Amino acid sequence: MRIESLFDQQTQQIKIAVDCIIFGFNNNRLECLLIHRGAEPQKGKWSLIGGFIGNDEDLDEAANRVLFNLSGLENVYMEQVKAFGKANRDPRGRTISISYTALILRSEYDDDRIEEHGAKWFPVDNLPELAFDHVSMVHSAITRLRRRVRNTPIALNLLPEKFTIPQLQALYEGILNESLDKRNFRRKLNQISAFVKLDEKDMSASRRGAFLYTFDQDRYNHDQYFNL
Amino acid sequence: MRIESLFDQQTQQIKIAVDCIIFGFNNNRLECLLIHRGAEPQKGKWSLIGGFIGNDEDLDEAANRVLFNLSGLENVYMEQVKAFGKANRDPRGRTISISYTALILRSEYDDDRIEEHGAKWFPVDNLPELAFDHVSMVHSAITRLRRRVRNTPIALNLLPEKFTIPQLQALYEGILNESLDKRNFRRKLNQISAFVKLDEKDMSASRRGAFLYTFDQDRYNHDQYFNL
DNA sequence: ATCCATAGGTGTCTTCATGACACTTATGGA
DNA sequence: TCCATAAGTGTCATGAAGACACCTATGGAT
Repeated sequence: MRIESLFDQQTQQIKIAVDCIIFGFNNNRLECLLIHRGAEPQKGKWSLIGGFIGNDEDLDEAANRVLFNLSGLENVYMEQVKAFGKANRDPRGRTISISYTALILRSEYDDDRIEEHGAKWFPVDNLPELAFDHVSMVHSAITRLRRRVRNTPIALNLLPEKFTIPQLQALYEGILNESLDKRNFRRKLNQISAFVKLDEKDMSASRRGAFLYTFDQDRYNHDQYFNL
Repeated sequence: MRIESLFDQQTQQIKIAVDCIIFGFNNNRLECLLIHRGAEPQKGKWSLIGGFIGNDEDLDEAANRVLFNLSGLENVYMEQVKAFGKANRDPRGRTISISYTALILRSEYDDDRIEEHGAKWFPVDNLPELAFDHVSMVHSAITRLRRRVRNTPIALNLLPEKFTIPQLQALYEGILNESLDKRNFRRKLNQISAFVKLDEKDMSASRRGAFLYTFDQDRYNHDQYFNL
């Protein structure tokens, strides 16, 4: 008996969606973008930005399109997290959803457009009630982000091109939800060749000003060492 | 415009499947179970064990069922790896596949039943030509396994209840594809409280015999420290 | 009874990464 | 000129990890 014969195209009635866990950094806190559900089911709760997949669309494409429809942002950094497929996870009908993490730069974000869609930013440690199994989606995304942030430069997607060390440290503290020693943080950072110090200072956060840095992707490609 | 309105149940024509990357340990090598494709497309190539998902079936259930149908094994350790969803990955039609890693104990395996299904074990560093995108599936599964094996006790699913330290070390060497120093390996192992030494020896591999150990899941739950 | 072949088992040293810790410096505004 | 404030700097102690060589227990051969 061939396994394939058990199911054919007619019998399978499962919809496939993507859901995006969109992270941003603001006020020294990691935040997550959610939309308010105006319709049943779960009316009044909040949910992730998501949508169904097109028939001829790659999974990654679908995630980018869904995000673009909401935010107008393109070329956003996205990573697949995992598939959620409990049979009863969505009361409207059988749906399997693939979750994606998106990291976006708040300052490039069109906040008005967000409002139009009924979306809102929430600090990740103070989320409202979420629909369906979206809490587990957010949790697995945060866990993955925390794990990867120590060994890969992904967190830099949450900062502008030029940034200061105190900014970067605050970002890491926000993501990891713990405070870091600034001398140790700088020591590690100096061991990563891809960080290049500029001759420019950011004077917005202190009288003394802090030197700006940038992350050189080429250097990173040559020397993948990254440990913060 | 609501995103949901773009697609309804009628328009989406995507099948969803699971594919299992089944690992076993034999002859001091990590091996992977594959089936020979007797039919087009890709006739003659080898492929992973897979099947479509039932309408009322959890994703994890589907993976277990597919594995059971082939091997007769139940209660196998399985972990989701990721979803593969390129639009053109399967020439027969649009299919999204969720890959699962399964770790099984070769000695409990019914080898005759495997043969009936045209399945065969291959060392992971010497795989035959694989159908579709199954090579990437295998690679991502191996990468994940190598990462997780250092910090979690998953590899123990590949060994019997009672095992010797040399066996465990050979397993790690096989998975990681590098040789380890046995003194360093034992030192680390002794720091993990969940390993308990038995008063029994396995005499099958040497004249002197090697002490048997077992992994105490309760102890591990109390003290999650694991580092090999 | 002795010898031998073989895999099992054991400690030390060096190096390096990490965490803990306190003071000086540059600057703008009062 | 002073002050408030965030930026920036170095050392020490601890512990993990890698490199490294010899003794031991046993079964089988003689």
